[in-house]
Amino acid sequence: MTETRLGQRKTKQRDTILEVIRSASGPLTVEEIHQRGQHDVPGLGIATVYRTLKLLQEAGLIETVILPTGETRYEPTELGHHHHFHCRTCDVVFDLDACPVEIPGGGSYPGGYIVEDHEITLYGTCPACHV
Amino acid sequence: MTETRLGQRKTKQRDTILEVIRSASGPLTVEEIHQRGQHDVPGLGIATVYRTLKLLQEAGLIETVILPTGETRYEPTELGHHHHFHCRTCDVVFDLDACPVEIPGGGSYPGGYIVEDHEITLYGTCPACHV
DNA sequence: TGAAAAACAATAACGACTTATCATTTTCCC
DNA sequence: GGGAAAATGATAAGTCGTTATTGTTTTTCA
Repeated sequence: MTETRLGQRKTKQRDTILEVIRSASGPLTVEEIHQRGQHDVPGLGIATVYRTLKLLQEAGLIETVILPTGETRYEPTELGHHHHFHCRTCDVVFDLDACPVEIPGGGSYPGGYIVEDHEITLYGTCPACHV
Repeated sequence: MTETRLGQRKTKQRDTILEVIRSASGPLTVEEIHQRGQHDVPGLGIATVYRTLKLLQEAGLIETVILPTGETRYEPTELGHHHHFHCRTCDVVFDLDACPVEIPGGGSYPGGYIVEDHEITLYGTCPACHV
């Protein structure tokens, strides 16, 4: 269990925000984090969410994901290489484990492009949204 | 050749902006479009660029791409299914033809996700940047 | 427990990007 | 070619996500 002490003091707000992000099934928006955090910390302020996200990023515990829609979301760094599935029906974003890409890291691509990394978002319907 | 008449009148600015986007080797930022357009139309205003981008989108001639960096870029709709390569050295974004994804459209994914579409960005070094 | 410092909530301010305004220029159709 | 309407360029204003400010509350440690 990683030490949650980010600044000098341990607070319910910070513990809660990190836990919200870690227990999610996909990357969350600031708004989602704010709302879910309020279950544990009623009155949680939006500024605290932003402050804590910044601290968590500086501590290397979370990272930013920007989806092709332009939405900024946050996810735990502890997840390894993975991609995202965006359900067009419910708009929820899920983590996926399997990687559908054929190119290995370090591979090269027609035209002479040397590929070091890749980022993928899949779109469609999630299990809960199709009958 | 598609009719460039977007509003009621044909102008050098609009022709130029569309041509800049069509002749690019990858999606361009507003700034890039503005700068390249000024080769043909000195004094081209940034407001005109934004106005024209909106018209071109409404006309279905171009579309917006938001990269994982959060950068908004524009590319011609006439390009079919393709992906992007972002060179980490020169920061230029290129179109790629080959699609490295194994999942066919309409395929399904472990966990019950029905995949309709996907978006990919590759990162690495472009031909011009490696020795 | 009590005091100093850190963190908080509320909200004003900021910054980057985009859109609106308006006087001037350009297009286009008679 | 000339005039009405559209488009332009300059820039002010608006938007929206994020950060800074400030007075209050909470944490921590003697």
